[in-house]
Amino acid sequence: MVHDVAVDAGLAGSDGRRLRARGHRTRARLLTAGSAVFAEKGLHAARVDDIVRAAHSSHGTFYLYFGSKEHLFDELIGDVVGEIATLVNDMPTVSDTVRGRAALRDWLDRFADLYERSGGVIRTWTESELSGEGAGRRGDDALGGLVTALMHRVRIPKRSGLDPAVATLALITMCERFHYYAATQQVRATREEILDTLVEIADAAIFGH
Amino acid sequence: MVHDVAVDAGLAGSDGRRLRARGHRTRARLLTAGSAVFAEKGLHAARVDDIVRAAHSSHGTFYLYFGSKEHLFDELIGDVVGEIATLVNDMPTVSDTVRGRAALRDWLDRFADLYERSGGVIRTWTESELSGEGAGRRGDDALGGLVTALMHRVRIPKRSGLDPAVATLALITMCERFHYYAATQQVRATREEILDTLVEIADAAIFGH
Amino acid sequence: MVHDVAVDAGLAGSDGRRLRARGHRTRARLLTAGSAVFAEKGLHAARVDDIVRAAHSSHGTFYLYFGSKEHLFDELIGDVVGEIATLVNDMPTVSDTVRGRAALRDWLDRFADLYERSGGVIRTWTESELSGEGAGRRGDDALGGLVTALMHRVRIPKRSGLDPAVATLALITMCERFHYYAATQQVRATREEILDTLVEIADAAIFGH
Amino acid sequence: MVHDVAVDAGLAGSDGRRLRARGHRTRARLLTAGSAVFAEKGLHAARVDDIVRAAHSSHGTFYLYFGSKEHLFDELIGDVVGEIATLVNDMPTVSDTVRGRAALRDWLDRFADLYERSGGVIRTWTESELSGEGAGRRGDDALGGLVTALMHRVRIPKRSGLDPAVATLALITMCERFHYYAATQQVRATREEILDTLVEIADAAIFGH
DNA sequence: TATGAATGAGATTTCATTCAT
DNA sequence: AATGAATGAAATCTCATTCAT
Repeated sequence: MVHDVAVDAGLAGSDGRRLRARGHRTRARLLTAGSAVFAEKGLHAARVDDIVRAAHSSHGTFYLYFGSKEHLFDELIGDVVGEIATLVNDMPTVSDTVRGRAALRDWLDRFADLYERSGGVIRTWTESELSGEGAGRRGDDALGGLVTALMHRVRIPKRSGLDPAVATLALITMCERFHYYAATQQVRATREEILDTLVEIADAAIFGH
Repeated sequence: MVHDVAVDAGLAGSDGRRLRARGHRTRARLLTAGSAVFAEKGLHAARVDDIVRAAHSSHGTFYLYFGSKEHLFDELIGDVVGEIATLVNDMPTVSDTVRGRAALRDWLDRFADLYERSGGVIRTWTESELSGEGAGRRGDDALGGLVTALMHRVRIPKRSGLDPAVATLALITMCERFHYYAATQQVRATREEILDTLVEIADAAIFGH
Repeated sequence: MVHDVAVDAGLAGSDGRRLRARGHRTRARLLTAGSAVFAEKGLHAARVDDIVRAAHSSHGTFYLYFGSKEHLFDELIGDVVGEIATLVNDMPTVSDTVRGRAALRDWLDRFADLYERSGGVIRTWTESELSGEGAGRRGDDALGGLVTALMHRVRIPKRSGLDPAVATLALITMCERFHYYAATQQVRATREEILDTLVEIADAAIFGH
Repeated sequence: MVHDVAVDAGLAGSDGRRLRARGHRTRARLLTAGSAVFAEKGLHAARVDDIVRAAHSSHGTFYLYFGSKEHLFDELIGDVVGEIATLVNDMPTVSDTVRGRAALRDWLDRFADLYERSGGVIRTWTESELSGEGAGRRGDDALGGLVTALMHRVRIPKRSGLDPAVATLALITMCERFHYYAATQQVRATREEILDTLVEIADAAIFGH
């Protein structure tokens, strides 16, 4: 009796049917290809044709797994949102100690990892928020959650005129955009340089060093 | 040759002049409408039809004044780039004094003005950089110029591991994104709160207060 | 001042804008072509391409006036439904006299006219009822109205087991199908022969002559 | 040569026979499913996917038994045509007696049975005649045969202007459409009511009662 | 014998741009 | 100077049929 491990993997096609091993591979190939094409061209300029060519597949097959370009994109976003949620969950309490700074640096390192892996999708997503359609909404929620979580973990000293929420957003924002410019080659900096700068600035901004 | 003022609009004269004035008004209306539509939908999702409807004009008229959708966009970008250039030119030397801080705050205020007026175009432009098409290039140049100018004017104290260019970029970036989130209503903050926070953080980051 | 009579004709394109004379002509051409193509091939087999070719137009133009093939079809149905309603309204009271028979014959003549003009659409519509989608519903209403109106106007003598509603439907049905077979050339009969037979049968069935 | 019963299903043997039996069952399931789907959606709108899903089978299996969607349909039609032929053969000579009326009623009862069983296919077939494709032709032949057979068996009294062929067609037509409206629920009537009405009308029309 | 995966031809639909008035 | 109409290239999407297991 053959034991086909792939039969019960759980993922489904666009019409909800179960997939076998080969189907899962094709589906994954399309997701990977979509990620790359979106990163390169953005949501609107990306053509289904680009994606299927990159995945060595066909139009018919694409619509076997995804109802539309936007559906595939939604799924990519969903994955990233999940990863961000995990990251937020793992955010350390940043205190004004050597250990606190080290924890912050480690966390920023993981943020950098995430950005390296999924930066393309994140940038496309940021872009797509402009048109204010479906996908964008989940983005805002994820961002809101990030800010809230950070606010609770980073103890910003009460100083005149510095609203904790606003200051936190400023820091995250700097962090995200920073990686953005690095990823799009608009600024040349090594991972080490980026982390050093971010920790230093955050440290100075928060604790006034 | 009959001088038909209604057809031969290029000639001077009181009637001809009125028509030329009408042309300018139409053109301006299209630019304004384009700015609004691009801000709302982004470069790709914006339809020529949206623009002409917003301008209470027509397709035919649109192509009377602009060679293409991108041409209109380019012109909008051009204006913004000019304004940014002026702003950079007026960047004060930021020193660690009360007067220095006040100058920085004034300058950030003008930046906020610009963003309020042209934020839509700036955001669209940022987006369009992704697809790496014509328009985006001018954007990079403007950004590069901004960074360079700032670097020469902000005296960042030499401290371990803090590359002046990188740190400056981080600050500008924070500044831009900050206004971005405010403009897209993702964070609610008054102009005063934003300025206070930015000055405070920049001050702390640069001078370690 | 030019008096452009066509400007205010009232009909609109698919996005609701007013049309000028030329637009109306194109729209009408598409409707006529659609009517012919549907009659020949049926709703599903008819291609938008067939319609625009028959109308000497283009795909783009088609979608300028109709949101989809089904929208155009709906409009055709709407017209026919209107004509049927008028016909039903004009149905004479059929009594067992020479005058009553003559009135019935006249009315059946008008029915024949309508079928000659719009038989293609009616047949396609009958077909499309199978799939039970949007358009079909209006059809049932029109049919129901026809039956009701006739029932009130044809005085079927109360005889054992002859439900007036059922008998009326049987007669209409015969009438419609009859023209159907004549129109699709499955039976060769002149207009006169058809009318004679229908009047005779109806007469016999209703009054027992 | 190895005799592998599981693969070489064409050979006889207990195992091979079981497999053959399975094949027949699958084929029958597809025919039943096809009949249901065609009845619901019509020939063009019916998807192979709908049929195989209804039959709890697969695309691959479908094409194992039928060369195309149309082939399956043809086979369904063929069965119905056979049944109609039998029915026509059994058509009694209708005379103006109690016995003649009873025979007509019995025959109409069998027609009703047939329509109940195969009405879906008959309606789809009627529809498909519109597009004038292969399958439709057989339909016309069957209809023609039906009319001819009836004409020879029903003695329509010669009265002025009533062509026997035309009158017969009118009656059959009424009969078919009648069941059609009943089957598609457009008119609510019991089997008894339908038969009573049809016999009564036919009787009146033919013999002038 | 059975199946899910894959395909591609062909259908629909969109929209920047040109045309005729 | 202005406009609505028209266009067609290019995009999205569907589905009957074939393929590989």
